[in-house]
Amino acid sequence: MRAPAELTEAFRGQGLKLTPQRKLLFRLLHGNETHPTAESLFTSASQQMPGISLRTVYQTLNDLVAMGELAALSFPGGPTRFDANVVDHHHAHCTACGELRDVYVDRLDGVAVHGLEGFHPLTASIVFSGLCSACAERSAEISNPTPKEQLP
Amino acid sequence: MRAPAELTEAFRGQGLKLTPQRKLLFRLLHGNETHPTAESLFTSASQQMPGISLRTVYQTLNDLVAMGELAALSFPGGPTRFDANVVDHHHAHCTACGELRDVYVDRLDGVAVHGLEGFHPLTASIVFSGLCSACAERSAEISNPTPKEQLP
DNA sequence: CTTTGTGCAAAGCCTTTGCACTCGC
DNA sequence: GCGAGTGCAAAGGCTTTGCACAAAG
Repeated sequence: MRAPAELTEAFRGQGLKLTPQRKLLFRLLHGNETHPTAESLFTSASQQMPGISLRTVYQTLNDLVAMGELAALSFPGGPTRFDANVVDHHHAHCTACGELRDVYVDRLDGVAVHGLEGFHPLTASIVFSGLCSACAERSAEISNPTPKEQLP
Repeated sequence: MRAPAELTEAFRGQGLKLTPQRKLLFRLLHGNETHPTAESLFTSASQQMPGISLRTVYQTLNDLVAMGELAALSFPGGPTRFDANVVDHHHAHCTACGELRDVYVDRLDGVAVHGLEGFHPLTASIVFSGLCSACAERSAEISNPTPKEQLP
């Protein structure tokens, strides 16, 4: 996502209006790597601007997605996550706590696929699913409890 | 997903019961490559077994997902798609009509990533987003109409 | 006979929408 | 002033859940 000042231009160019609510959301999203949900952005925004409505948050997010400034990511059983980083990158999703982090591909030498015949791909995205370090530790503890927790 | 007969065993092993409704769903899913939704499976099932309830469909699908016999895929703004193919493969998703097809990686060498430090990946999945052949043709027609459709 | 599955309907979560008022342009 | 944006609340898809009865093991 571009900086708030540039987005102002882009919005005006589309005939969209620039309101304090939208400017606030631009600021909350710019450089945000937490992959927030609409709800969590609403909570943050409400602290700085009590009275802002969830509708405004959804509408602004959808406008940004339509303009290609923001990416929407979806996982089974959870709300849509928004990603202000639209440069080429991928994700690692913790299936236990939902944490979502960015993964970058530095080098990719040779990939051969089949099944794409006739399809016109625009983007390719890789999602690693597994456990983040915190959740992996917690699950190791459950399967291998420390000695004093073990049964005799 | 394994064949209906094997699933019967697997279900019994987990203390789950084998009902005609579940057997029907096993048959509808086995070898199904259309990536159906819960709703579309409910529709198919209803034709062969009028009175089957949507609840039963959801419960059976969730049981299969929990047993690793079925995969759940999710895309922004649409219902969960189920995939009876759990061998290692990937997907191409048409953003216009929602078609989802399987893609297989035949060869992959020399991939280097960063951002995965400390993460414990279990699976990696690639999703190609773009237009299927039908939607690509339709969109080409709109931007480059055939001569007789052009304005003078 | 106990435990799980089923059908129905109601509730839940996430997201969108209708209406009237406000405000950027 | 016009049209888009906003707040509120209500409705909309998709999915889950409480209840009572039926059926599998």
